[in-house]
Amino acid sequence: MTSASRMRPFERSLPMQLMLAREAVMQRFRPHLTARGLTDQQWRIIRALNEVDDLEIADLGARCCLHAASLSRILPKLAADGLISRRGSKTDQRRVIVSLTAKGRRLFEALAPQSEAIYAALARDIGSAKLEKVYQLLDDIIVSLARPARARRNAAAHIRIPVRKTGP
Amino acid sequence: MTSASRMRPFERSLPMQLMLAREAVMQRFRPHLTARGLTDQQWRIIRALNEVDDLEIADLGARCCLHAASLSRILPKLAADGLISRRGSKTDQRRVIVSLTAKGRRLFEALAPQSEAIYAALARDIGSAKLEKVYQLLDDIIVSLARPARARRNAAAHIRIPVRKTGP
DNA sequence: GCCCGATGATTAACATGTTAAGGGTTTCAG
DNA sequence: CTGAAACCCTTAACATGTTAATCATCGGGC
Repeated sequence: MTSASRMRPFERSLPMQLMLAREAVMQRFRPHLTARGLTDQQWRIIRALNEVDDLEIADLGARCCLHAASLSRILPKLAADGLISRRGSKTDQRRVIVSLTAKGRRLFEALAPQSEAIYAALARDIGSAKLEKVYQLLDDIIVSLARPARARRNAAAHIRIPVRKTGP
Repeated sequence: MTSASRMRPFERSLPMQLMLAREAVMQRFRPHLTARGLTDQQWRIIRALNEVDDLEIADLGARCCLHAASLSRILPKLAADGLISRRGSKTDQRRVIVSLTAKGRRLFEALAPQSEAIYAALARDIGSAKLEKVYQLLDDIIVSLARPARARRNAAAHIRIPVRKTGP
């Protein structure tokens, strides 16, 4: 039996641990992003767009885990910086399609090697075996909690947790 | 091995996984907090204060992982709601000491059982073995990344990540 | 005692998270 | 065809995260 069965001392709360772990990871990446004037979210958007030609807002939000409301504020800024371009869909005027500009792709190309280097150092510090275990466990948690057995009331309201969408 | 040299598929990025896992967990707790008009952070503050008689701002921030700047906005609201009380230290006029009021303790007592029940259901859905593994791995990651290999002097702190800036 | 750097907290400015409401399109039943 | 519903995105309002600047206080050296 571990301390988990006693009164949890609050510092060991799962959300807090996940937050601290994420912060510990992001502290490795953030300096290089801020040096380029990018926030975490902006970098997620750029990474997501770099993998494809273009994306609708909803798909982009699903891929980089950002609300459409947040994207509505972030994308105009990225467009003003010339990193992305926005255009309307020809078949459905409601939809907005965004894509990286040449400048945006150059920014990605400039940052990607650093990002990979940081990730490599991080994998070295953590250990690849542990790292792989973490990935599996987190995946497992996300799936386990997204579908709590047979409790499927109309909780499908807002945030959807994209579990491995259409494999590319 | 895997494709460490290529850009990772991005959906499996560690920060994103940690974020999704945390969101999946918080979605279990959040409805009960919002029903009481509390945010995640406000609940963390109440939980932290409930474990002690009182705390200085800095210590409170360390315990519930909130910046002093954030606390400076949240604490006045909680005080206005009558959940906490604030007073100055007699020995050091710079310090502010906060504590739960009776109303604040009652709110904690009202929410704690629900919180424990949700956690129990969550532990059941995840499985206690996996849950314990996650705790250990996250602890490990936090420690591993906080001290990148060759630890810089000072290791007095136990598991806290006290510093976030790299220096100007 | 006095200056001055260090410290604890607050404030401001900007960026995002979250929810609700709004506006323009599309879709579909009738 | 038409009007209501559904849909996609945007905007607004509020709360927090983050950084830098500010203010008041404390501490020590002189």
